[in-house]
Amino acid sequence: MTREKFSIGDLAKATDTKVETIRYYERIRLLPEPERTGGNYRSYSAAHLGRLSFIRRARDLGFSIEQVRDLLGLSDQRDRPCEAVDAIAREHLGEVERKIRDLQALRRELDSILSQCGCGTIAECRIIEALSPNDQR
Amino acid sequence: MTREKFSIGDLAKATDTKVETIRYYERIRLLPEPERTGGNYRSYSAAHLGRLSFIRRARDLGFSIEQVRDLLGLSDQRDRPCEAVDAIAREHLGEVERKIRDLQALRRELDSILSQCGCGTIAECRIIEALSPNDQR
DNA sequence: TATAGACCCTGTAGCAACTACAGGGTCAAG
DNA sequence: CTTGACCCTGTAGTTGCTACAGGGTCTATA
Repeated sequence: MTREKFSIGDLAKATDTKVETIRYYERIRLLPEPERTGGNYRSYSAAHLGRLSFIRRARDLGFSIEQVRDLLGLSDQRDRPCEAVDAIAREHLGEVERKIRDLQALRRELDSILSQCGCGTIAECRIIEALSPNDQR
Repeated sequence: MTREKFSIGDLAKATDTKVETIRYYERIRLLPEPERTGGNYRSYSAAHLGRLSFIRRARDLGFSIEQVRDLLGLSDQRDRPCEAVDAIAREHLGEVERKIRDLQALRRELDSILSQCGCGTIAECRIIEALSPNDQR
């Protein structure tokens, strides 16, 4: 039903993506090349819009470009089992959990360093001290 | 007491840093140029080692190169008040806390998407569905 | 009809913070 | 005297965009 055509600016607005980013996705073959108008403007179909929306959602969820590429490839093979999809999502979840743990450890360290700052001179600053190689009390 | 000289490889080992990274720090003027031996090898002092250790600890704590540059600049002015140091650390802590919150939100979303996977075919995969633009039930 | 302004095009370079070569030189041990 | 470990410079690659420069196209209005 939707045989509408969209300019690159239309797609950008609809998916909250910069025009340059859309061209970048085309260059790295994540988004297929659209047709061109007489004036050499890109002319996108509703399918392109759908694919770009998919890409942006996956990116917002933190999937890497290569993961998105895999997910897109899989989403086209509708009769295959979806274990591969599950695996990619689980792998990504694992990465996210690892990052959260790392950042929480970091926060604890920064908290403890900051809590010791008596705000005197730099010579007696516990933050600088905490970063310095040798204990120089 | 320590008038020892170190090769770039010694520094790399002592601070768990790649040799290329040390040269990179020199190129961006984070680490001062060392003297050279007759054979044009870099020859570092204990002060260099201390400075590199400082850089690596700050980097491990997630400070950006520019923040490290600022911290290094401040750590040399030992008689000035350490409020500026405190501010950099607090700013960084804020960034870390924001990242933790973002990642936790992400984890919740991924969790909920993954929990819905019945592992049938891709056509009925809830993960792909969650990424797709239009509800296609 | 001229022209202003919004949009589009290609191509290249920049960002952070390294990392990985290629193509050489130096140095100590055997 | 040769092998191998180390060092040198310089450049290009990584990820995922973003920002130009220097042009072309299209539409609306004066």
